Amino acid sequence: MQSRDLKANFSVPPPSAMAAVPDAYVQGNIRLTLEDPELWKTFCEIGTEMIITKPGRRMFPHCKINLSGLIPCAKYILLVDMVPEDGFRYKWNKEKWEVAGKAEPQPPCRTYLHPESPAPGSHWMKQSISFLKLKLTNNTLDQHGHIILHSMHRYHPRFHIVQADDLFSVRWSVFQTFTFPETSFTAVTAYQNTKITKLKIDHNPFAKGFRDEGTTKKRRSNKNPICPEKRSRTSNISNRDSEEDSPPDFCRSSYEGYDGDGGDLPKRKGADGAKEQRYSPWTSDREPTVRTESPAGTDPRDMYNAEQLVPAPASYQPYRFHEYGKSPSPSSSVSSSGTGRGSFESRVPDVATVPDHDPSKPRAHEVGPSPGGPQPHPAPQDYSGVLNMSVAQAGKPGVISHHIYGPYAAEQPLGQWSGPGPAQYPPPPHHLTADYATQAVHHGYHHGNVAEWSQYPLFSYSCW
DNA sequence: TCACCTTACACATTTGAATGGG
DNA sequence: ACCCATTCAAATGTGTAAGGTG
Repeated sequence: MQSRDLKANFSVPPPSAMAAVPDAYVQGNIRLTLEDPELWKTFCEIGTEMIITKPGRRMFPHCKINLSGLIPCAKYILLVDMVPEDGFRYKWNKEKWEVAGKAEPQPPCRTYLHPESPAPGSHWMKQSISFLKLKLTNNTLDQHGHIILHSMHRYHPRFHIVQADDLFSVRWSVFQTFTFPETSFTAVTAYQNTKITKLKIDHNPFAKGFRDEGTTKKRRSNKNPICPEKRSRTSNISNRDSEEDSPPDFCRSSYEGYDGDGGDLPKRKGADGAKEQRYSPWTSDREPTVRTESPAGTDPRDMYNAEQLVPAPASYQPYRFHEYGKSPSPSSSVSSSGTGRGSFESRVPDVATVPDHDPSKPRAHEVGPSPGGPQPHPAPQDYSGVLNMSVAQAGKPGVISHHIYGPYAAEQPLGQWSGPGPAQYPPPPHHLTADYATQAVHHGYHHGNVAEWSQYPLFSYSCW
């Protein structure tokens, strides 16, 4: 459905995109699918939460994808970054997420570079690609290259495929961006929804020790003789949840409150909101669709909702902005969602390329609270033209050893990321920085509300 | 008082070096 | 000398609980 529409769009990229993308073949044939979509959806239905810690925490589920349609002999670089779902901060209140105000200024935007980058298309296509090592942190001064996020804020990962011969001679003019609705999550320093905790324990091997069947009971009973407060918050709640909330309604129960306080939220709709608010702010509209079936069709892995061709970064930024801007409130989005697609379709015009996307399936970020994203976004940082990358396992055998992430954050005030790293990251002549600098401007140009997204470019730091 | 964050902890998996056999 | 499989300890990844912070 929507995928088709998007595809149509894909074939007719914006002028800017067209101009910047000489190779149509690459643009239109790359296909990226998410692995283990069912697991992601399971979490998504409840409201995925990702722990962020100072030293950095892995994601679970972690991002794992499959690629196809690449030119076997051409080299590509794979990147992942996290983009805000919207411009709000949330709080967990009475078993549901509620908006707690405007989002905090965005932390330094970092992009995770897959350690095997660059590699031939054949390499990327022969097996699934895991971003297991990607870590999230709430430490804005982090010097390990982890992706910095704000707690109690919503994000979703964005995958970028860049055709480049090597890390130092990147041809930034050709790359595509993909996102999956089911991968959106709330960054937290401690789990709020006990259902999520349970899911994590049940599925993450490292948390095996907390499973009921295992030593968990023993351990818990010993350690926690009686902790009414906390216990109630976890065990009790979890029990109650499992008992009271029927699986199919996870989203609703969890986010009912959202609309409730929407009053002070910009662009919140009343009637619609009321009705919609029953759904999760970010999962609401997709709830009926994504939750149980794959948007793209029978194959859940085809759920990638947006394949974007961003030869000119400008194209996708605007798209994003547009995307959110059109669905300012969960209510509105939901309402439309009756179908949930109102917001989605609205952004289509700005999408350079979005093949195989099912329009009928609303996306997490395009619906819910996120919508407001752009406008209400609080004083965004200036990331224009900045790119920061972290190379996982740098130095390992068989792994690119380029240390391209920079310890800039520590030295640089958040709002001063106006350019490539200092001496240590001499920015060789490449198009990236320039493109992004332009991009921001561009967005502003084509989209009145660019403010927020235009300042949240793909790369936050120029590493080379 | 409250919401959120940090830290130490115990338990689990993963990793990689060391070892031994073929 | 090489390859492979096994073992084992260290490193790393988990959620929990308790305390700290504003």
